[in-house]
Amino acid sequence: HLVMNALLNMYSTLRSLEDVRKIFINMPERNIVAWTALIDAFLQHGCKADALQYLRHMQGEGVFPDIVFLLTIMSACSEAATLSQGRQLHVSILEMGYEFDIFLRTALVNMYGNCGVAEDACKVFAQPFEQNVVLWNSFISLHTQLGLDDDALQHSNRMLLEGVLPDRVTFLHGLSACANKSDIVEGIKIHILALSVISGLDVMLGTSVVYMYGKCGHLEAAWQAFLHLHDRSVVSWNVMLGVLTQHGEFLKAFNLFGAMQKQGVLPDVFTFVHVLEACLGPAALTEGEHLHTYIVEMGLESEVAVGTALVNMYGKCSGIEGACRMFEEMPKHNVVSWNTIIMAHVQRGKHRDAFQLFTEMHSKGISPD
RNA sequence: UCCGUAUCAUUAUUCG
Repeated sequence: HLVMNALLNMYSTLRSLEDVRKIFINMPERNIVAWTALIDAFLQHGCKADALQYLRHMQGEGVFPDIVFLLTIMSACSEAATLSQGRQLHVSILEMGYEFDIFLRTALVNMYGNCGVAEDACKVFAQPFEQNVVLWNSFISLHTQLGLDDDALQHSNRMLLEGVLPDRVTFLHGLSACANKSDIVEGIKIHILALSVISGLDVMLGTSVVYMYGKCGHLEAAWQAFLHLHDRSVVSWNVMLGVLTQHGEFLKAFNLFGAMQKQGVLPDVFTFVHVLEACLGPAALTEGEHLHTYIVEMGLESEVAVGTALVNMYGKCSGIEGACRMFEEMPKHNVVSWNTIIMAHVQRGKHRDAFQLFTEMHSKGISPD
């Protein structure tokens, strides 16, 4: 069993889901660890529906869950449609007497938060059991996700008052709350506190600092923070690019894009969206077309956000025909890409075409927002 | 009783 389970786990990170399933099916006896590994493999690949299917399968075979299994499957319940499953898991937890387990309580807070029932998440959090920084972090992020940035900051302060030491994740949430509400005063406080608590900010934290200063409108501070980063991930570059374009520094954005490539950092979806945003008008058409080829070479042209940014770019640089051609080339659409092409027509006074596109969107089963 | 466990930074559309 041990060997088979270990094998299963290895394959789940290295090989395809098909291989994992084959190994699982060929196992002579499947214990709870094997089931956990199988479901975890599907979750790693983002197949939450399949994971929940296997949960039913397992229940059908009379295998009983344990703590680790419950933790694993709980992350499959992350949207409103899965709330009832999540509640059932909560019942199982209570039945098995696991309600004091802090890992499970953290998972429950996340599950209820992601399913859109913050009230229930708060109830779990408020239980007078053991608390630690991870549980607090989950509770805090529940609020930032809902845009309740003031509450998030208040709760972090309450956590400090209760003597729980913040960690890097606490600071990540704090900085992002400050970024969202453009609170530079609180942001600087958190930046300084992080520097004193954590020896050497890691890439994520450093990047969050850049983001916070940028969102608060402090371009120079963001730039300095970016320059002082010891390591830069692709996200770090993307954040700085976004800050520059948001401040209208399009030339600097292009230069940074060049510097990024010189460093050998591979651009991703976010990178292209930002750089395309820097293509302001007809003068940037050549640059935009160049980016388009690059995007195709990297196989990113099927990403909706990239396609939408391209539609926008062609609209600004070459006119409505180019935008329409790009829109039609896109394999997938969502409400934002439709909005983009509709507004491109409205802004040029082509109201009839805009309305026709609107009804076309409706006929494709996409509801307006 | 050995294998599996919780929180984690950046995107696109609007004289909105």
